[in-house]
Amino acid sequence: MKADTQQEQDSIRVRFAPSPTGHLHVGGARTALYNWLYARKTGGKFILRIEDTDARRSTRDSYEGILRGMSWLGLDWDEGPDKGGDYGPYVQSARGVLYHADAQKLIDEGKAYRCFCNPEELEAKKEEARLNKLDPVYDRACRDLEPGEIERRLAAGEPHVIRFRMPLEGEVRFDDIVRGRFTFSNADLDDFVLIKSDGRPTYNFAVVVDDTRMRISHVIRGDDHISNTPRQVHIYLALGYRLPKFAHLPMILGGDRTRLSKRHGAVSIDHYAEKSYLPDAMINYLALLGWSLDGKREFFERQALIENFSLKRVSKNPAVFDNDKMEHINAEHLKKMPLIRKTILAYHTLESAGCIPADFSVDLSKPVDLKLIGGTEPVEDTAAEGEKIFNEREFRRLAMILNVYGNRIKLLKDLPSMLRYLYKDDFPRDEHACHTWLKEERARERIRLLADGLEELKYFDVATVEEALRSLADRLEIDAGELIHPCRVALTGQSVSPDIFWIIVFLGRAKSVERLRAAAAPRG
RNA sequence: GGCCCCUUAGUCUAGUGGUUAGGACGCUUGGUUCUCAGCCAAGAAUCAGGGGUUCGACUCCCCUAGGGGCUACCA
Repeated sequence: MKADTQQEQDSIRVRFAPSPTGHLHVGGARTALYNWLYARKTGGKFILRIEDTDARRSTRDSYEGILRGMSWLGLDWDEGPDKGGDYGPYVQSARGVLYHADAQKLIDEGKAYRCFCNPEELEAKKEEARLNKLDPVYDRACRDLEPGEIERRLAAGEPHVIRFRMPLEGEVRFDDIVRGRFTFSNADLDDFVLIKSDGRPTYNFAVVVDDTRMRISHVIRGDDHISNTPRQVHIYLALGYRLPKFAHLPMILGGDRTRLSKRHGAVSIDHYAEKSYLPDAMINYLALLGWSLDGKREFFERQALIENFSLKRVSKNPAVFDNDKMEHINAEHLKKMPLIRKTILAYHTLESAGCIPADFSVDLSKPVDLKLIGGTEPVEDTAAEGEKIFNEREFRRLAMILNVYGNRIKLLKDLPSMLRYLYKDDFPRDEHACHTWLKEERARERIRLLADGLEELKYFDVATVEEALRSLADRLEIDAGELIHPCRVALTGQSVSPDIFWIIVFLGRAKSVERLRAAAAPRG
């Protein structure tokens, strides 16, 4: 109860035990994360176990999807179905003998019994009970069958389940790290099923057998399992097994405060991966859903999360998943990401969208030279005819572009459409913006003058370009904005962009002049 | 219906008997500026309700209400 001894520290073993009946969703990921954080923090082991006792709903796709999701989040496990370990197998469908051995033990000791009632009858009875406003619980019809009758029906091959013989009186209690002590009255518990008629264990039974055999020290799971825990405690006790420590996590809800589900839209981790959220940001946000360090600090790198996580600071209240906050955390992580790393990620994104020119291929298997990105010196005119573009130079150009774009980038996925005009001529154009800024002949005339001015510049760096544009505006006796806005539309097709002088330099002299002239061409 | 859990702004939370109830997202306003984003500054907004206990309750107890979970041969 007090501080764990060193020996106990060493034997901390936690697990994430999803059932492969769907994608890894936000709630499951959060549960996995807390288990993982606890293991990594304490130096314990994190085990992945697949609970596929529901043969009908379990699929291979789900199994793979869950592993993929975990890997994307960077939640690595020490033992699991694909890795093995000393306490396998790690898939429940392969552990049948273990469940049967313990079930038989309970039957032998009179703590469980075979029940031959068929599901239809039971359902009918329950329905009737409901109509009479009685508790729709199993009526324990088979609790005290004569041994002879059991033998006979068994021999006849009658399908049956094995049920737990719940004590009629008394109570169970257990402690929860986040909730404190629970006491449940046995009278409120029924003779629940341990082994189904298809021979597979039910969740409540399998989880006890497995957590015990896998030496799980802390059961960290969603609080939708609180009501199941007294049943499980009964099984632990009946089998003479030692109780693990429990920590029940608050649920994650949707905007309508009901349990998060597909109805609420984006609940699959895959969705966030596809949308190019950063795994570290996802983990950071998920950690905040039900846990806080001091209510002030919210940005955590992965390692900081591990160092600061504590089950004792897990909240009791359910939390509503807030996409705005998720996006904000993602933006924070993007903001703090080293430029080189961001550039590499951006490169991949642009490449798969077909934006990057074919001859741009930085060898990312080798460390990238920091000097490539350092400094703010101007990028030379890269569009010179027939000039070979060196990889490193393009890489640096991309890095500088990202640097200038700064916080405007919310998701890497937005990059291709955002930056297309820098790589291709068929970039999207905002009709309304073109109309607003390039409709008047007078405006186009100014743009032509700007093009002329740029063409004559001796140097083509940001300062020189800016100076040229501003002095032209002075000569024309107009605000610089009168030049800048139409120029922006002409070069990027949009009415918003980062610093226009940088854009001009990134595009290069030839391309800039070409686009300005095209946009300013006199109209019939 | 029964059992169990939860309740601080729209959302995530800090808070453990005495605080101007703190932070964050979002929102509003102003500043910076070539637009946008950002950044800076300011602002609106909260202890579900009712009883107790106490000199004093957001903090402790009870009730009510609301929400959630379990009540499966789902997990």
